[in-house]
Amino acid sequence: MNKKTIIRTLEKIALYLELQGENPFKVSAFRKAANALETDERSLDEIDDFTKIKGIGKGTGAVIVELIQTGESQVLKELEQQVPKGLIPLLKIPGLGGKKLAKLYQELGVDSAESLKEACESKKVRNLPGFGAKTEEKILKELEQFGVRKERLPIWYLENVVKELEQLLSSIKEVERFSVAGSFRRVNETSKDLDFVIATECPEKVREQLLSQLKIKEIVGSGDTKVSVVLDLDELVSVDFRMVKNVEYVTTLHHFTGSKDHNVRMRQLAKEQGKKISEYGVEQPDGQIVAFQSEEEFFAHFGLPFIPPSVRESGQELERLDELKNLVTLNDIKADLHMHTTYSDGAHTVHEMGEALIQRGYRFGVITDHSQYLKVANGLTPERLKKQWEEIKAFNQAHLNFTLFAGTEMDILPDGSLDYDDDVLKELDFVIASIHTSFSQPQEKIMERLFAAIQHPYVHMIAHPTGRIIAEREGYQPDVKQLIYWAKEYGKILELNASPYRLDLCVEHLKLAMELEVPIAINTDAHAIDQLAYMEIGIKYAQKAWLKKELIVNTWSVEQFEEFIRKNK
DNA sequence: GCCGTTTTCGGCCCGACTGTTTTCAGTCG
Repeated sequence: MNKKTIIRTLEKIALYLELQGENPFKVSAFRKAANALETDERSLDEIDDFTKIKGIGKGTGAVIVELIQTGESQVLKELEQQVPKGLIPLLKIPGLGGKKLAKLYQELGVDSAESLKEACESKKVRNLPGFGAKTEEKILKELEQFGVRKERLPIWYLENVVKELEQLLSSIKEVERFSVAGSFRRVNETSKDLDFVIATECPEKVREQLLSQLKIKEIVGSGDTKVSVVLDLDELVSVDFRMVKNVEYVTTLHHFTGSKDHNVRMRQLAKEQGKKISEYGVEQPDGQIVAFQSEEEFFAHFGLPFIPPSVRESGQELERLDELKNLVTLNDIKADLHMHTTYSDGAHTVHEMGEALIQRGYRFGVITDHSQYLKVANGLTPERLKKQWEEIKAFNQAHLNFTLFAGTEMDILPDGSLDYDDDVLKELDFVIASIHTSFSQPQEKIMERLFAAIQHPYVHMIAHPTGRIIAEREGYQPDVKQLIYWAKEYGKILELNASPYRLDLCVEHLKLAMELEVPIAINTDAHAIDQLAYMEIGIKYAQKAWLKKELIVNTWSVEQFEEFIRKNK
């Protein structure tokens, strides 16, 4: 019985209890227990008394112990007998929660999407207390979409939607300020919908503009404070716009940025101080409402430093305040170590990329075009590589306060050999090795290839170690833990590829790398100048793993970096 | 079901919205 299975079982019990219409606090107790177990960094074997973990008590602790000892839970078994499985997916239908589904099941025998549809079509639902004709129609409409619409959209897709919406909001003169909120602002890999918070004194005008200018599939709701729509783009995207007065903006933004658990923790803290947080401000013990100009001020009001959205997750972040100052910010970044030019499949020249790095205020950078094997990307032969070195040299001579290093993103070939000979590699300042082909090899073979690269004296870094594309492909599924141990053993860098398509390594693996103090490079893998801006996403993502600055290679000084690449030759 | 350095009982974050209702329950974020 592994930890994940136990966590899932506790969550399942919560679902079933919800479907029984149980006391919501009891339901959430099981969710909290699951969450507490997940947040605890220890493995199952290392925990001797589960009830010592906050959130796990006698009841949930007993379930956990029973699961470990017998592999089963009597509580869950009984629930499964009382409540049909088919009800669980129905909880996803908006408007249907545990109580209503329990009623539908008990009164009408609804136990699946099909039977729910039947009950609605025969107009039995509208006669139940608490239901009506409108609810019935809404359920029917939702059932059509059921299982069709994508549950969650990836960050790389939403990124562009957000940019467009930001442009639109900037153009509306009644909008005083605005920000995206929700899980997108927290840099989650995928989000269910987008949330925007808008400060305005004329919500009706803003609403009018939004409704007239957006490409809308459906208006879900449209009130004074909230416009809720489904946009008809390449995908169907749900977006909520919350309109508030300027004085309420900061607390509303904080509220809708979440996460839910973070908000709960903040409100508990406020309560301990005799205050009350709501979307509209912070109520003081004397009843006065305090507003804020910025989130920094808001946190300071509770004696807290600014907590970046990216780490507002479990609420645990409030126990890690000392570590906040170790989190990387854009100001700490002095370099980008992975990018492409027109030599391979990039859009801009060596010179243009170099200039763009200087524009961003960096101190150094590495040009890393593809190697010869990758023909589709116009990979460089040793001869073309040498020609590129001349350009890099010329660039450096013209820019004395900036250093461009000559690198490569060299393919690790399917047979485990490397794409350049040692006599080419030793001439390069910085060698990235990565896999772009034969993803479907067995893990053993993949690991052989990665090992060949990571133990090679001229290789400095492994790029996008798993090859995943978020919500598109899984990548080649290496044993990442093993890879991290190798990086430690051979003193190599692992990449956090900052492209929103990749974000590779993922948070979980970054945490492990940090424990072992493996250096991480946050790189954009830019194929054009504007993609150098992926650094912002990479940084926020690194924060989610609580990566310390010192371990992040591109916060190092150029001297530190030079020492590292020399050492590895 | 969980929790407690005022508490072993009575709270559990808070407010808006919706659709159902004549004052509110359920759902949602």
